[in-house]
Amino acid sequence: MEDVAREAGVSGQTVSRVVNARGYVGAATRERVEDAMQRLGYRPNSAARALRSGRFRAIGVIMFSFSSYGNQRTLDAIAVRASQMGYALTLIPVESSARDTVAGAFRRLEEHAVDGIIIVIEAHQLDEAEVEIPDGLPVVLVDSNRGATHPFVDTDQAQGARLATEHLLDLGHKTVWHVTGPAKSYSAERRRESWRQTLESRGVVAPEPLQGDWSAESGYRAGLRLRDDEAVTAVFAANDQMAIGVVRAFREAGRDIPGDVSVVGFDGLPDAAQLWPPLTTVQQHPEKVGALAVDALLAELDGGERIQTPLVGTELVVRASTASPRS
Amino acid sequence: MEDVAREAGVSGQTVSRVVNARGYVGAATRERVEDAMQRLGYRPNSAARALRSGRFRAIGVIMFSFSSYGNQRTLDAIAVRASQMGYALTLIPVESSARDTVAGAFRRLEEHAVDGIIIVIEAHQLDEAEVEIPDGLPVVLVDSNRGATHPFVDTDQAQGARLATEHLLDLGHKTVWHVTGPAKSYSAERRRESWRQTLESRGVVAPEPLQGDWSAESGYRAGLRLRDDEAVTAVFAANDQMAIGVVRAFREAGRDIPGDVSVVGFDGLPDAAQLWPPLTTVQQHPEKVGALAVDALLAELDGGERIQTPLVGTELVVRASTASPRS
DNA sequence: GCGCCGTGTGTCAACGTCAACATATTCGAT
DNA sequence: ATCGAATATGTTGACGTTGACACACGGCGC
Repeated sequence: MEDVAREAGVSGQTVSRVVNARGYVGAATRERVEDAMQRLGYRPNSAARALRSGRFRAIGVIMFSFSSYGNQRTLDAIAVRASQMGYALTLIPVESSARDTVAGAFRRLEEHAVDGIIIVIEAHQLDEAEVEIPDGLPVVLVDSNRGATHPFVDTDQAQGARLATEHLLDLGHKTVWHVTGPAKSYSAERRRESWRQTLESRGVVAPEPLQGDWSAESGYRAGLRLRDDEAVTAVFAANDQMAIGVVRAFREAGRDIPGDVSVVGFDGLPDAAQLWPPLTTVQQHPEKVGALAVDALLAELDGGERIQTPLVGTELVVRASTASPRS
Repeated sequence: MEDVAREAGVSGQTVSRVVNARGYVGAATRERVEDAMQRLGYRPNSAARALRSGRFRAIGVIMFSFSSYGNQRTLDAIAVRASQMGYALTLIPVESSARDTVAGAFRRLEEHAVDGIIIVIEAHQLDEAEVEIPDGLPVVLVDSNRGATHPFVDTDQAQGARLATEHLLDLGHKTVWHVTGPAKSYSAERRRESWRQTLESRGVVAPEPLQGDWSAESGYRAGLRLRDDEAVTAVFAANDQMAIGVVRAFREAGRDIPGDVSVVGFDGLPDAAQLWPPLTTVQQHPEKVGALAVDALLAELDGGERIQTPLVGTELVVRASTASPRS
């Protein structure tokens, strides 16, 4: 900066004013300074800035390593929005939900240079890790509301599950089986409860849900337990991956999809449309979730006021994996 | 820091020595200082550190937004390794390959606080964007070698494609069709050339490859063009997603996989094993690639010496989507 | 002609840390 | 007893930036 000032024949402070477009600077001076910056390839030093201002213009994201496709998309959206807003994005991976691993992530975070953080970890897993979120640091939660001690952004899981379940009932299926996500997942819980309520509100008895863990393999295992029961004609899997496994199980047993059994997923994986059969699914919008999370965090940072965003909606995408039951 | 020093009755310098475990500090003093740090919840200020040392202990990653699953996994691995090595990870998303978008990413990067960067963008796309990589900043390339002006880390694409092609030939297929990735992808090119060479080295004429773009949908379109040709009994898709689309196309036409046609993918998507049929694929190891990329970058940062890592190997995973042709 | 305001620019200090140097103490070897 | 090395701690200044303040100039109203 000093070099630029010398080159332009002004003081360092004036350079600073030009860079930040703050205060009064004569037009001619501004030009000379800008020229000098160009010539010398000047870039403001962010460390010094941060030191002076106490702001880093960076936000941290904490999420599990090997995360789901949806979370990856959310991360992506967060990165894009942060970048648009002139913020850098620091990623802090958490390798497992073990207590000290998560706590370690927070510790690392405190040393890192961020103004606020977005946590993309299930509430239940956070609770389990017994981490206290450091206060003084603005936090936005994604996919978890954790007692509303912090603003959160979330998908309307219940709406999606209802759409999926109603679709199957409307096709004429007597009831709908459900393959649920991991027990400690808040999202899984809400999808399951919404499925159950939708059935009950139609006066249908909900069968015992099958436990999965989001993985396609767990969907397959659930499918193995369902496929020999002729009464099963409609399955709602709590995510697309498990739906894939369910389809495999039925197909292996010679039961046709959707001829014998209809299957609905949840997520809207981009490849779901190209599966055989193309999968009916509930389309989520992780890109909206990510953008909203950044907006909510920046609102906390700048204004101090807390904005609570509405739940992000979902849509049912009907494809060839669902049909009316053979009568 | 001053508060800690006062609390422990020592100078700031001694606190610094305790924090960095550098120089001589008496055992009793160390303990007192550590106590004080604990009590006051002291965290070193990374901005001041960076300002003083000129090092940020952060690395930047430039990659395309909406990246492939493989790249996401690579990012994940980079994040984990960086975190292990005590480095923060700053993600700079690039929204499209438009010239100024990529250039903008680099500009943003220069203002960001990173010691080096890992570029996870195809060489061809980088070239197209005509970005010059700022010098003075250590760079490691992933999935692209770009004239070896920088260290790079890459998967042995050629080996993988050869494994896939040989597998199909060994099963007795007369020849192997190929659905290739986008024209400007270096990886796609190498997989295609390796496939061609493998066929030719066995004295088999390589059919015209079908153009895809990595998406499942493009695989489906390629499949549509192949499925009516009875001579087609073996297809090697340049990635798993396109393989999914190919399978769909054949299945729709009533041609069985693997009964009538064998299909091999490339990537090793975790769900490939649960597809119907489970997909034979070439397993990549993005986690190794990511870790090696960080190691190579840190080597440049610390030692200044350049390490060139060997190509990361792949393995063929044989599943139910491939079989010998009906004789 | 005087004081005041708006404009343009410079000086100084401080943000938190750590390298370099200075100082003080202890201990063993001569 | 003396010296030097090893150990232990303190003092100072600089990293690059910017907020606070000071200063200088011209124009306007009275």
